This record gives sequence, C-alpha cells and structure tokens, in this order.
Amino acid sequence: MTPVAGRLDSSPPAAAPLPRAFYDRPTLDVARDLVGMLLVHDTPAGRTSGVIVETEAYIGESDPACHAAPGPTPRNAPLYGPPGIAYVYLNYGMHYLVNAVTEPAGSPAAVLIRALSPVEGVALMRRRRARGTGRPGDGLAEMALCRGPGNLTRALGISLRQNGADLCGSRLVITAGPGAPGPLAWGPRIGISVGTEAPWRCYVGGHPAVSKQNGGSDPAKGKGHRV
DNA sequence: CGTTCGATGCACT
DNA sequence: GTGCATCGAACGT
Repeated sequence: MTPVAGRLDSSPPAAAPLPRAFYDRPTLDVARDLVGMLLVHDTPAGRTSGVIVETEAYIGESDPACHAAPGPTPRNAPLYGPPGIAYVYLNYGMHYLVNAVTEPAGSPAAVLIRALSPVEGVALMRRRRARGTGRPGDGLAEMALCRGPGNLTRALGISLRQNGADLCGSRLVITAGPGAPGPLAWGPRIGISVGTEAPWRCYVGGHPAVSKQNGGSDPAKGKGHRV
C-alpha cells in the first residue's frame, strides 16, 4: 500500500472546506444550505464531526435577537468582519455557541449551528460530554451527543479559543456533507424573547438530533413550514 | 405528560 | 445590577 504523500498521521484525508463565497450570500440562503453540510473539528485529541441538521439565522442590527442589535461592541466584532469566520461566545455562563459569519464584511449577520448528527469521533464526543458534569457520558444516545447548540460545542471541543477561527481554514471547518437526511422545515427561532416572529430556524423535520419541535406543547412532528 | 428553576460568567447599561 | 441565541433535574397534573 502506497502511503499518501504528505500525511503524517493516521486520520483520513479531510474534504476541502466550503469556499468563502458560500458564506458571502444572504444569511437565510446560507442557513438553508448549511443543513446537510459537515462540521469538522480537528484537535490533538482527535477528529469529531457531524452533519448539520438545525440552524438559525441572525441578520443585522435591525434583528433584535442578533448580537449586532446594539451596534458594534468588542464581543460582536466578528459579526462585522469577513464571511466564513466562526463567531463563538459564552452563553448563560456555561455554554459556548458557534456561528458561521455570513454576508460581506460590514453587514453583521451569522448562522447559529444548533444540532448535528454525529459522524466521526463518537467516543471522543462521549468523553467530552461526560467531562466535568459528574455524570457518565456513556449513557448518552449517539443522537443526543450534539443535540442543542451548547451540547454540540462541548462534544466537538469548541470554546472561546475558536472564536474568530477561519471556517475555510484547516482546524474548524465546514465541508460538503451527505445532504439533509430528511425534509427541511422553517419555524421560529428558539430561546429568544424578541424577534420571535421571524421564521428563521431551519431544521430537518423529525430528525432525532434536532433539539426541539415547533409549537412546544404540540406533540405533532414537523410543524414548521415544509420547503 | 407538562412547567419551573438553578447553575454559572460576563457583556452591557 | 440585569439579562441572556442553554441544559437537565425536579417538580406539578
């Protein structure tokens, strides 16, 4: 067997990241097209990755739920920068949330990654999920590992260190994936108190890794508008 | 089933 | 000091 030139480790070759032009588009288009793509994080501990199955768009200073709503601040600076950059921040004092910055520099907008269907590094994800919680991560179903924006960053080892990382680079990247594993649906964004009218959450209807269904108390599945 | 609530850190007023 | 783009345990029905 001929070794692959230039590869010194045993990990499989990574697919090429999506080009920056992918992110340099209207945010709702990017939010839709990111579903089915693969989010990959390479670290010294190993590679973890998953298919994106849930996203939310946050668009501009006029969107009251967007972190750019108060105008430029030190924290939201990445939103004002070039597209294709990771915007990571700490929420509720304990969860890191990761976004992909969209649209040209100067127009602050991003897509929040809310859930993944795990692909690579499931054992490492379990170890990371268990760490610090005092509870065993072993009992977690595979589809629960990256369900929810705070859970997926923990499973992939994403923290403030990745804030500003280039998603078109080599460590934290988004590559072409297998495509959405089910029908897309749109609905209101979750966990916000303003801007709830906009149906800017895009997800795979009924997918087990998707954090919540629309309607809360409504047990029916896939309540969002099908695309 | 359903809803409430505590944990926990920091950006912003 | 206030309010989070959350999570999961603990409660109520």
